[in-house]
Amino acid sequence: MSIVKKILIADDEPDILEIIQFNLQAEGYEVITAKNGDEAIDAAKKNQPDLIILDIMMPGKNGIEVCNILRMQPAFNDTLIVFLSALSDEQTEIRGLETGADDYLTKPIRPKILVSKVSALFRRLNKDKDETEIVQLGDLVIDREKYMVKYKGNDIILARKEFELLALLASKPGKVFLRNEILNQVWGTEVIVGDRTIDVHIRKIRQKLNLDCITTVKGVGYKFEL
Amino acid sequence: MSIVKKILIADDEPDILEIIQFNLQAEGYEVITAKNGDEAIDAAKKNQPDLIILDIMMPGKNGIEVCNILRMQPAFNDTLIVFLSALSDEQTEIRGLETGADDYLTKPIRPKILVSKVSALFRRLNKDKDETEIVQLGDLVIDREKYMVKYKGNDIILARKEFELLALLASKPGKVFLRNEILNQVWGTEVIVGDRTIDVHIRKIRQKLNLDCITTVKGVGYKFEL
DNA sequence: ATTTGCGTTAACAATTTGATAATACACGGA
DNA sequence: TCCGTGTATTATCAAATTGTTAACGCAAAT
Repeated sequence: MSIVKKILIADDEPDILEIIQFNLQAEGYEVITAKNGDEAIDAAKKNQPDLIILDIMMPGKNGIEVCNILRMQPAFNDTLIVFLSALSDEQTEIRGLETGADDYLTKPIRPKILVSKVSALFRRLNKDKDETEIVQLGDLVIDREKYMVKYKGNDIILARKEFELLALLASKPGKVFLRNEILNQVWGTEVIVGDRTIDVHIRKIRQKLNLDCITTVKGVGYKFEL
Repeated sequence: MSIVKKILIADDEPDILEIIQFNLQAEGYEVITAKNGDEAIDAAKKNQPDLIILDIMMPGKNGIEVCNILRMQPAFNDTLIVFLSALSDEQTEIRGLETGADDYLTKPIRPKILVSKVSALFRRLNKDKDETEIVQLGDLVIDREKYMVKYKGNDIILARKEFELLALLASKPGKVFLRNEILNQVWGTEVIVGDRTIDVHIRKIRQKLNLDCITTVKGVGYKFEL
């Protein structure tokens, strides 16, 4: 999931669409809109949004149908889906939740509530992702699962040792890692390598990142700082 | 997280407590109750529930305070917290969500809504992949049921292992699958095959798809990316 | 009985990575 | 300033890892 969250809104009322779009964009989200269920499905497949807000009552496919269709595809397993409806009808709400929605909003829209709910949902999603070990530090993203480093949106290819070394240092920004600590964590206790080896890898990281984020502490070790 | 989910309910009104307890137990959840904020904290630490339902208005510590206290502890990072309140006051709701709650329920309690929301929350929390049949990723369609892959509308015939390997990689686009993961998922733990086997299958997939979508991460594994 | 295709492995080529040595540089203290 | 200590840089080579091709055994289909 990128840093800027993508949100798809599907509603047949242009006013509603605009209100929601305005409020979410004001919070820094990227917003895509759709005017009916079929458009929503197309847009979802095309854009892979992080969150989809579906009006239940729409011409053509209604929100619940759209949700069912999307939830059948693994690509949308991790996509948040929220329903939106004028009905405060209990039955509909239940049907929505059982379909696999993550939340439910009733009209009239109260923008602050909407924004709060959206950020609460993302907060939870981010916690799930934390287990998969993603570190984000300013413009730098270190993703252990994807084994990738991004700086200002650009992918940076690091070799294994380089990646592990960077990941270690970045795991506790500011902490000075002694050379011994680094050897144990990255190389293990079995292997024995010379001191210069660390320097060389540090250098390669600095070079590839082209970013002054690893500080040498002479006679002690290295630390990561933005 | 165990299979039977533990839910802690904290409310100072015994009636409410009982209604909720009854309905959740009927759904197969294990329910613990607390009569005030302090009891809730004790019970939470002791039982490590999967979900905590907190009444906001309680004698002693109120629900928001309890939430704050728990959220400060890493042990409760993954615990779902839902607020419960008679207030349909917008401000309170926002405060609750910003505190780190995952949802918000208003009294009067409607048991079916409650149960639905709870299961919706757990559904999201469970990363259990309900492997569905059809995946669409850009121009690539993977149909598990038909054991078929389509690229830009053209059918591509993959052998079983090839298909399963591709399906695995595509199930989490971007994730790097270690060679061991691949062996376990595609070949199982029983069979033992050589290292080159994976390479060869990867190569065949690349060849048949004629699409640069599988990236080698040297010393680590492979990942799928469009 | 023969053909066909799959899964596997062996053998070798190609590539990438990691470690080291040699050398240059920076900095503080005598 | 000159020296000693510790780090940076570069080039080089060995080792690890993967890519590629061909061949073999086997089972299902013909």
